[in-house]
Amino acid sequence: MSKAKSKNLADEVGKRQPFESLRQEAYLNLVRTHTQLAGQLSRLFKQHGLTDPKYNALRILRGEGKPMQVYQIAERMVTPQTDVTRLVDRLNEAGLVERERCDEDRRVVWVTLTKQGIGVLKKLDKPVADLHESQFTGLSKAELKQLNDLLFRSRRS
Amino acid sequence: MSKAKSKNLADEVGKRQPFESLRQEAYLNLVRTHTQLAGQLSRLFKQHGLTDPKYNALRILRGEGKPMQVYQIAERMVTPQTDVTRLVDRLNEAGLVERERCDEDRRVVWVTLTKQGIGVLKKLDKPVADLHESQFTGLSKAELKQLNDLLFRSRRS
DNA sequence: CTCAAATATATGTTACAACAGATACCGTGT
DNA sequence: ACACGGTATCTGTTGTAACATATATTTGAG
Repeated sequence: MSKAKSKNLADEVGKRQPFESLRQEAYLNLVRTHTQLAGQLSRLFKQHGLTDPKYNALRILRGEGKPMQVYQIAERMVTPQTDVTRLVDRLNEAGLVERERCDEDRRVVWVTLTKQGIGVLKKLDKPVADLHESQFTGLSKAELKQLNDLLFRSRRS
Repeated sequence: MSKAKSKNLADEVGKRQPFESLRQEAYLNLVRTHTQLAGQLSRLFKQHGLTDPKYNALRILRGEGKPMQVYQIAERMVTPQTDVTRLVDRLNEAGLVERERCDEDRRVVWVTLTKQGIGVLKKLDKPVADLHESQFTGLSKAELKQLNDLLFRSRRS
Protein backbone atom coordinates (compact mmCIF):
# COMPACT_ATOMS: atom_id res chain seq x y z
CA MET A 1 0.00 0.00 0.00
CA SER A 2 1.59 3.22 -1.18
CA LYS A 3 1.36 6.05 1.25
CA ALA A 4 1.88 8.80 -1.33
CA LYS A 5 -1.08 11.17 -1.61
CA SER A 6 -2.90 10.80 -4.88
CA LYS A 7 -3.45 13.91 -6.93
CA ASN A 8 -6.56 12.81 -8.76
CA LEU A 9 -8.88 9.91 -9.29
CA ALA A 10 -6.89 8.10 -11.97
CA ASP A 11 -3.97 8.07 -9.57
CA GLU A 12 -6.12 7.00 -6.63
CA VAL A 13 -7.66 4.06 -8.45
CA GLY A 14 -4.32 2.97 -9.85
CA LYS A 15 -5.44 3.30 -13.44
CA ARG A 16 -2.68 3.26 -15.97
CA GLN A 17 -4.59 4.66 -18.91
CA PRO A 18 -6.40 7.97 -18.58
CA PHE A 19 -10.16 7.81 -18.35
CA GLU A 20 -11.98 6.96 -21.52
CA SER A 21 -14.57 9.55 -20.73
CA LEU A 22 -14.91 12.52 -18.46
CA ARG A 23 -18.42 11.37 -17.73
CA GLN A 24 -17.31 7.98 -16.52
CA GLU A 25 -14.69 9.65 -14.38
CA ALA A 26 -17.33 11.95 -12.94
CA TYR A 27 -19.52 8.97 -12.15
CA LEU A 28 -16.77 7.11 -10.37
CA ASN A 29 -15.83 10.27 -8.52
CA LEU A 30 -19.43 10.68 -7.46
CA VAL A 31 -19.64 7.13 -6.14
CA ARG A 32 -16.38 7.33 -4.24
CA THR A 33 -17.15 10.67 -2.66
CA HIS A 34 -20.61 9.49 -1.70
CA THR A 35 -19.24 6.29 -0.22
CA GLN A 36 -16.74 8.13 1.90
CA LEU A 37 -18.94 10.92 3.20
CA ALA A 38 -22.05 8.80 3.69
CA GLY A 39 -19.95 6.18 5.45
CA GLN A 40 -18.92 8.70 8.07
CA LEU A 41 -22.53 9.47 8.85
CA SER A 42 -23.53 5.80 8.85
CA ARG A 43 -20.89 5.00 11.42
CA LEU A 44 -22.10 7.83 13.59
CA PHE A 45 -25.69 6.60 13.37
CA LYS A 46 -24.65 3.07 14.15
CA GLN A 47 -22.96 4.19 17.34
CA HIS A 48 -26.43 5.20 18.45
CA GLY A 49 -28.09 2.02 17.23
CA LEU A 50 -29.51 3.57 14.08
CA THR A 51 -29.19 2.82 10.39
CA ASP A 52 -29.38 5.53 7.74
CA PRO A 53 -33.04 4.99 6.86
CA LYS A 54 -33.98 4.81 10.53
CA TYR A 55 -32.32 8.14 11.23
CA ASN A 56 -33.86 9.59 8.11
CA ALA A 57 -37.36 8.52 9.13
CA LEU A 58 -36.94 9.93 12.62
CA ARG A 59 -35.74 13.24 11.21
CA ILE A 60 -38.72 13.41 8.89
CA LEU A 61 -41.06 12.81 11.79
CA ARG A 62 -39.43 15.48 13.88
CA GLY A 63 -39.45 17.90 11.00
CA GLU A 64 -43.16 17.40 10.47
CA GLY A 65 -43.85 17.93 14.14
CA LYS A 66 -46.99 15.83 14.16
CA PRO A 67 -48.06 12.23 13.46
CA MET A 68 -47.49 11.04 9.92
CA GLN A 69 -48.78 8.23 7.79
CA VAL A 70 -46.46 5.52 6.61
CA TYR A 71 -46.68 6.52 2.98
CA GLN A 72 -45.95 10.14 3.81
CA ILE A 73 -42.71 9.14 5.47
CA ALA A 74 -41.85 6.99 2.47
CA GLU A 75 -42.37 9.90 0.09
CA ARG A 76 -39.89 12.09 1.87
CA MET A 77 -37.03 9.68 2.42
CA VAL A 78 -33.85 10.93 0.76
CA THR A 79 -33.22 7.43 -0.48
CA PRO A 80 -36.39 5.97 -2.00
CA GLN A 81 -37.81 3.32 0.29
CA THR A 82 -40.09 0.49 -0.66
CA ASP A 83 -40.67 -1.06 2.69
CA VAL A 84 -41.40 1.64 5.19
CA THR A 85 -43.93 -0.56 6.96
CA ARG A 86 -41.20 -2.73 8.35
CA LEU A 87 -38.88 0.20 8.88
CA VAL A 88 -41.56 1.64 11.16
CA ASP A 89 -41.93 -1.82 12.72
CA ARG A 90 -38.30 -1.82 13.73
CA LEU A 91 -38.43 1.75 15.00
CA ASN A 92 -41.45 0.73 17.02
CA GLU A 93 -39.72 -2.33 18.46
CA ALA A 94 -36.84 -0.07 19.42
CA GLY A 95 -39.30 2.17 21.23
CA LEU A 96 -38.54 5.18 19.06
CA VAL A 97 -41.98 5.58 17.49
CA GLU A 98 -45.57 4.68 18.27
CA ARG A 99 -48.17 3.45 15.80
CA GLU A 100 -51.85 4.05 16.12
CA ARG A 101 -54.70 3.10 13.85
CA CYS A 102 -56.76 6.01 12.67
CA ASP A 103 -60.40 5.77 13.73
CA GLU A 104 -61.90 7.77 10.87
CA ASP A 105 -60.03 5.76 8.28
CA ARG A 106 -59.04 2.32 9.56
CA ARG A 107 -56.59 1.88 6.70
CA VAL A 108 -54.19 4.50 7.89
CA VAL A 109 -51.68 4.24 10.71
CA TRP A 110 -50.43 7.36 12.45
CA VAL A 111 -46.79 7.20 13.37
CA THR A 112 -45.52 9.38 16.19
CA LEU A 113 -42.09 9.98 17.69
CA THR A 114 -41.80 8.80 21.28
CA LYS A 115 -39.83 10.65 23.92
CA GLN A 116 -37.12 8.12 23.45
CA GLY A 117 -37.06 8.80 19.72
CA ILE A 118 -36.80 12.52 20.31
CA GLY A 119 -34.02 11.81 22.79
CA VAL A 120 -31.95 9.81 20.34
CA LEU A 121 -32.29 12.55 17.75
CA LYS A 122 -31.32 15.18 20.26
CA LYS A 123 -28.22 13.25 21.27
CA LEU A 124 -27.26 13.03 17.61
CA ASP A 125 -27.85 16.68 16.68
CA LYS A 126 -24.51 18.04 17.76
CA PRO A 127 -22.34 15.21 16.39
CA VAL A 128 -24.24 15.22 13.10
CA ALA A 129 -23.87 18.99 12.73
CA ASP A 130 -20.19 18.74 13.62
CA LEU A 131 -19.66 16.01 11.10
CA HIS A 132 -21.40 17.98 8.39
CA GLU A 133 -19.24 20.99 9.13
CA SER A 134 -16.14 18.81 8.90
CA GLN A 135 -17.07 17.67 5.41
CA PHE A 136 -16.21 19.68 2.28
CA THR A 137 -13.82 21.81 4.32
CA GLY A 138 -11.41 21.93 1.41
CA LEU A 139 -13.89 23.93 -0.65
CA SER A 140 -14.48 27.67 -0.48
CA LYS A 141 -17.97 29.07 -0.27
CA ALA A 142 -17.94 29.87 -3.97
CA GLU A 143 -16.78 26.36 -4.78
CA LEU A 144 -19.50 24.86 -2.63
CA LYS A 145 -22.09 26.82 -4.53
CA GLN A 146 -20.54 25.65 -7.76
CA LEU A 147 -20.59 22.05 -6.57
CA ASN A 148 -24.22 22.37 -5.56
CA ASP A 149 -25.12 23.74 -8.93
CA LEU A 150 -23.20 21.08 -10.82
CA LEU A 151 -24.63 18.24 -8.76
CA PHE A 152 -28.13 19.58 -9.13
CA ARG A 153 -27.78 19.89 -12.88
CA SER A 154 -26.27 16.42 -13.08
CA ARG A 155 -29.62 15.02 -12.09
CA ARG A 156 -31.31 16.60 -15.07
CA SER A 157 -30.22 14.22 -17.80
CA MET B 1 -47.40 15.72 -6.67
CA SER B 2 -46.50 18.99 -8.32
CA LYS B 3 -45.39 18.64 -11.87
CA ALA B 4 -43.51 21.93 -11.98
CA LYS B 5 -39.79 21.53 -12.54
CA SER B 6 -37.80 22.47 -9.49
CA LYS B 7 -35.02 24.97 -9.93
CA ASN B 8 -32.80 23.86 -7.09
CA LEU B 9 -32.54 21.42 -4.22
CA ALA B 10 -34.43 23.45 -1.64
CA ASP B 11 -37.31 23.59 -4.07
CA GLU B 12 -37.06 19.90 -4.92
CA VAL B 13 -37.11 18.73 -1.34
CA GLY B 14 -39.96 21.03 -0.47
CA LYS B 15 -38.02 22.90 2.15
CA ARG B 16 -39.48 26.13 3.30
CA GLN B 17 -36.43 27.57 5.02
CA PRO B 18 -33.18 27.93 3.10
CA PHE B 19 -30.44 25.48 4.00
CA GLU B 20 -28.72 26.04 7.30
CA SER B 21 -25.42 25.26 5.72
CA LEU B 22 -23.97 25.06 2.25
CA ARG B 23 -22.14 21.96 3.35
CA GLN B 24 -25.30 20.19 4.38
CA GLU B 25 -26.87 21.16 1.11
CA ALA B 26 -23.87 19.81 -0.75
CA TYR B 27 -24.15 16.55 1.15
CA LEU B 28 -27.81 16.12 0.37
CA ASN B 29 -27.15 17.02 -3.23
CA LEU B 30 -24.42 14.42 -3.35
CA VAL B 31 -26.69 11.73 -1.98
CA ARG B 32 -29.54 12.52 -4.32
CA THR B 33 -27.39 12.68 -7.41
CA HIS B 34 -25.70 9.45 -6.44
CA THR B 35 -29.01 7.75 -5.81
CA GLN B 36 -30.36 8.75 -9.18
CA LEU B 37 -27.36 7.99 -11.33
CA ALA B 38 -26.35 4.80 -9.52
CA GLY B 39 -29.94 3.62 -9.67
CA GLN B 40 -29.89 3.77 -13.45
CA LEU B 41 -26.87 1.51 -13.57
CA SER B 42 -28.28 -0.87 -10.95
CA ARG B 43 -31.41 -1.36 -13.00
CA LEU B 44 -29.34 -2.10 -16.06
CA PHE B 45 -27.28 -4.66 -14.17
CA LYS B 46 -30.36 -6.29 -12.77
CA GLN B 47 -31.77 -6.81 -16.24
CA HIS B 48 -28.77 -9.07 -16.76
CA GLY B 49 -29.11 -10.81 -13.43
CA LEU B 50 -26.33 -8.84 -11.74
CA THR B 51 -26.10 -6.64 -8.69
CA ASP B 52 -23.69 -3.72 -8.46
CA PRO B 53 -21.00 -5.56 -6.53
CA LYS B 54 -21.30 -8.58 -8.80
CA TYR B 55 -20.75 -6.43 -11.88
CA ASN B 56 -17.95 -4.61 -10.16
CA ALA B 57 -16.15 -7.85 -9.27
CA LEU B 58 -16.48 -9.17 -12.80
CA ARG B 59 -15.08 -5.94 -14.21
CA ILE B 60 -12.14 -6.10 -11.84
CA LEU B 61 -11.41 -9.66 -12.93
CA ARG B 62 -11.59 -8.74 -16.59
CA GLY B 63 -9.41 -5.70 -16.04
CA GLU B 64 -6.75 -7.77 -14.34
CA GLY B 65 -6.80 -10.31 -17.15
CA LYS B 66 -5.64 -13.17 -14.99
CA PRO B 67 -6.80 -15.10 -11.92
CA MET B 68 -7.10 -13.07 -8.74
CA GLN B 69 -7.26 -13.83 -5.07
CA VAL B 70 -10.37 -13.03 -3.11
CA TYR B 71 -8.75 -10.32 -1.04
CA GLN B 72 -7.34 -8.67 -4.16
CA ILE B 73 -10.81 -8.33 -5.58
CA ALA B 74 -12.03 -6.93 -2.28
CA GLU B 75 -9.31 -4.28 -2.29
CA ARG B 76 -10.33 -2.92 -5.65
CA MET B 77 -14.10 -2.76 -5.27
CA VAL B 78 -15.35 0.79 -5.71
CA THR B 79 -17.61 0.25 -2.75
CA PRO B 80 -15.69 -1.37 0.10
CA GLN B 81 -16.79 -4.96 0.53
CA THR B 82 -16.52 -7.03 3.67
CA ASP B 83 -17.80 -10.31 2.39
CA VAL B 84 -16.21 -11.04 -0.97
CA THR B 85 -16.02 -14.75 -0.17
CA ARG B 86 -19.76 -15.09 -0.53
CA LEU B 87 -19.90 -12.65 -3.39
CA VAL B 88 -17.55 -15.00 -5.25
CA ASP B 89 -19.71 -17.91 -4.07
CA ARG B 90 -22.72 -16.41 -5.79
CA LEU B 91 -20.80 -15.59 -8.93
CA ASN B 92 -19.58 -19.16 -8.92
CA GLU B 93 -23.08 -20.57 -8.48
CA ALA B 94 -24.17 -18.40 -11.38
CA GLY B 95 -21.38 -19.92 -13.46
CA LEU B 96 -19.64 -16.60 -14.00
CA VAL B 97 -16.38 -17.40 -12.20
CA GLU B 98 -14.37 -20.46 -11.23
CA ARG B 99 -12.51 -20.97 -7.97
CA GLU B 100 -9.39 -23.03 -7.57
CA ARG B 101 -7.23 -23.70 -4.57
CA CYS B 102 -3.63 -22.71 -5.02
CA ASP B 103 -1.18 -25.60 -4.60
CA GLU B 104 1.81 -23.62 -3.36
CA ASP B 105 -0.28 -21.88 -0.72
CA ARG B 106 -3.34 -23.87 0.21
CA ARG B 107 -4.90 -20.82 1.90
CA VAL B 108 -5.41 -18.89 -1.28
CA VAL B 109 -8.14 -19.36 -3.85
CA TRP B 110 -7.64 -18.22 -7.42
CA VAL B 111 -10.75 -16.75 -8.97
CA THR B 112 -11.09 -16.77 -12.76
CA LEU B 113 -13.72 -15.43 -15.13
CA THR B 114 -15.55 -18.15 -17.04
CA LYS B 115 -16.57 -17.79 -20.67
CA GLN B 116 -20.05 -17.14 -19.42
CA GLY B 117 -18.78 -14.39 -17.17
CA ILE B 118 -16.93 -12.78 -20.04
CA GLY B 119 -20.08 -13.09 -22.12
CA VAL B 120 -22.27 -11.27 -19.62
CA LEU B 121 -19.73 -8.47 -19.40
CA LYS B 122 -19.53 -8.23 -23.15
CA LYS B 123 -23.29 -8.01 -23.47
CA LEU B 124 -23.26 -5.19 -20.93
CA ASP B 125 -20.44 -3.16 -22.44
CA LYS B 126 -22.47 -1.22 -24.96
CA PRO B 127 -25.47 -0.45 -22.74
CA VAL B 128 -23.20 0.57 -19.87
CA ALA B 129 -21.16 2.87 -22.11
CA ASP B 130 -24.35 4.32 -23.57
CA LEU B 131 -25.76 4.94 -20.14
CA HIS B 132 -22.59 6.63 -18.99
CA GLU B 133 -22.66 8.89 -22.01
CA SER B 134 -26.26 9.78 -21.24
CA GLN B 135 -25.36 10.95 -17.76
CA PHE B 136 -24.03 14.45 -17.01
CA THR B 137 -25.13 15.57 -20.46
CA GLY B 138 -26.18 18.94 -19.08
CA LEU B 139 -22.57 19.78 -18.23
CA SER B 140 -19.97 21.13 -20.58
CA LYS B 141 -16.52 19.63 -20.76
CA ALA B 142 -15.13 22.42 -18.62
CA GLU B 143 -17.88 21.93 -16.07
CA LEU B 144 -17.22 18.21 -15.96
CA LYS B 145 -13.59 18.86 -15.19
CA GLN B 146 -14.66 21.27 -12.51
CA LEU B 147 -17.04 18.73 -11.03
CA ASN B 148 -14.33 16.09 -11.04
CA ASP B 149 -11.97 18.41 -9.26
CA LEU B 150 -14.54 19.46 -6.67
CA LEU B 151 -15.63 15.89 -5.96
CA PHE B 152 -12.07 14.74 -5.67
CA ARG B 153 -11.21 17.50 -3.26
CA SER B 154 -14.36 16.83 -1.25
CA ARG B 155 -12.86 13.53 -0.23
CA ARG B 156 -9.89 15.24 1.37
CA SER B 157 -11.45 16.43 4.59
C1' DC C 1 11.36 -28.22 15.44
C1' DT C 2 7.70 -26.02 17.76
C1' DC C 3 4.63 -22.69 18.82
C1' DA C 4 2.66 -18.16 18.18
C1' DA C 5 1.40 -14.70 15.09
C1' DA C 6 0.00 -13.53 10.62
C1' DT C 7 -2.62 -14.44 6.55
C1' DA C 8 -6.50 -16.05 3.44
C1' DT C 9 -10.71 -17.68 3.36
C1' DA C 10 -14.99 -19.52 5.33
C1' DT C 11 -19.09 -19.70 8.40
C1' DG C 12 -22.90 -18.23 11.69
C1' DT C 13 -25.97 -14.86 12.61
C1' DT C 14 -28.75 -10.82 12.34
C1' DA C 15 -30.79 -7.10 10.05
C1' DC C 16 -32.28 -5.16 5.74
C1' DA C 17 -33.88 -4.08 0.97
C1' DA C 18 -36.52 -5.38 -2.97
C1' DC C 19 -40.17 -7.43 -5.15
C1' DA C 20 -44.57 -9.71 -5.42
C1' DG C 21 -48.71 -10.35 -3.78
C1' DA C 22 -52.24 -10.22 -0.04
C1' DT C 23 -55.31 -7.94 3.09
C1' DA C 24 -58.19 -4.40 4.95
C1' DC C 25 -60.72 -0.53 4.22
C1' DC C 26 -62.85 3.49 1.80
C1' DG C 27 -65.46 5.98 -1.81
C1' DT C 28 -68.34 6.03 -5.77
C1' DG C 29 -71.71 4.63 -9.00
C1' DT C 30 -75.65 1.86 -9.85
C1' DA D 1 -77.32 -2.45 -0.57
C1' DC D 2 -73.50 -4.15 -3.64
C1' DA D 3 -69.82 -4.40 -6.59
C1' DC D 4 -65.58 -2.31 -7.89
C1' DG D 5 -61.61 0.30 -8.28
C1' DG D 6 -58.52 2.78 -5.52
C1' DT D 7 -55.81 3.34 -1.36
C1' DA D 8 -52.91 2.21 2.81
C1' DT D 9 -50.66 -1.10 4.94
C1' DC D 10 -49.06 -5.75 5.66
C1' DT D 11 -46.87 -10.34 4.69
C1' DG D 12 -43.97 -13.88 2.32
C1' DT D 13 -39.86 -14.68 0.24
C1' DT D 14 -35.34 -14.16 -1.48
C1' DG D 15 -30.91 -12.25 -1.80
C1' DT D 16 -27.49 -9.48 0.52
C1' DA D 17 -24.57 -6.59 3.65
C1' DA D 18 -22.40 -6.30 8.05
C1' DC D 19 -20.28 -8.02 11.89
C1' DA D 20 -18.10 -11.39 14.67
C1' DT D 21 -15.85 -15.43 14.86
C1' DA D 22 -13.80 -19.72 13.20
C1' DT D 23 -10.82 -22.68 10.32
C1' DA D 24 -6.87 -23.70 7.63
C1' DT D 25 -2.42 -22.71 6.29
C1' DT D 26 1.98 -20.37 6.23
C1' DT D 27 5.78 -17.79 8.28
C1' DG D 28 9.03 -16.50 11.59
C1' DA D 29 11.13 -16.37 16.34
C1' DG D 30 13.46 -18.92 19.59
